[in-house]
Amino acid sequence: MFFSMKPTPHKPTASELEILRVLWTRGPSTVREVHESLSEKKELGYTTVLKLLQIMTTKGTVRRNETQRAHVYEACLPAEQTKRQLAGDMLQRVFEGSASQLMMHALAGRKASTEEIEELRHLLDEYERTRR
Amino acid sequence: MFFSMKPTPHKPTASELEILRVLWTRGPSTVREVHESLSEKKELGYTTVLKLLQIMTTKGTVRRNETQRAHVYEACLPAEQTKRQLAGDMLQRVFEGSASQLMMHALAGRKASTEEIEELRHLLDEYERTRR
DNA sequence: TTCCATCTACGAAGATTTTCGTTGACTCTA
DNA sequence: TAGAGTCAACGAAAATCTTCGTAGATGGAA
Repeated sequence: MFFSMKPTPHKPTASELEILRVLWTRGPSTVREVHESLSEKKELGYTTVLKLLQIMTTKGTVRRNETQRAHVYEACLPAEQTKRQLAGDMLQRVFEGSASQLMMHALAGRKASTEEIEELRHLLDEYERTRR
Repeated sequence: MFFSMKPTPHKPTASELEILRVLWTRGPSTVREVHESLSEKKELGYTTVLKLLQIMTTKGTVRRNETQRAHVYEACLPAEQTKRQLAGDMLQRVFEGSASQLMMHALAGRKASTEEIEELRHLLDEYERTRR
């Protein structure tokens, strides 16, 4: 019996993550669109973004539709999954798997609003309820 | 008026973090001690660890006591601070500052024990109480 | 004193990431 | 149909990270 080995999704680098975030919020986009979106935050050459997207394509992080002259890129994985991977990775690498440790340090030195605290409580209720 | 610009502490790389974790748990250690500790998990040359520690020294991540022939290294910052930095960094880069998002994704696809959920609740109480 | 084990320093190779210039193709328009 | 603008492809430089070999110094034992 053979199992189709699911290739571990590459952990995106810092720049790749920035691009992914654009794709997640904008949806499928051309290089130009991604570039313009990123340019609001920091200066970055057009071909830099192009190259990044090409690399991400070979890594399987994004896929592209080439039917138009300006190729349209989109993330292969849903934002949720990649975010979960990143959070889980840090959970292991830094906090030895302790979610409360992670939480504590994320909240430290930061004013979470009362609403956010409330939301976190709901989240815990929800989690506990759903879990079984 | 001059302000002493506190140099932003370097965000440790993956390997640097592994070394820091050893220093955090062992306390001040020689290269040999760090190397032996890391070797339990994965193969790694002695001089590799040495070099890493030397680099971390120039970066100001660790400092060393050279009074002994075998220099003794220790982390410059307390574990708490670096962990907070890492968690905060991810909070911004991945979750746009939303702690509940972070927690949700950290918990997803993972069985947190009932005790851990309890601990998280306490954490929130504590946080809310201390905050004002 | 001589030799062995241990230590630091240094250099450097290889891998990965980040950045961008140049080239050639395509498209629209005057 | 010629030129201006836009696009992907490619190569490559620069920066950073990871790894380790070698050389030379030092300390202790025989």
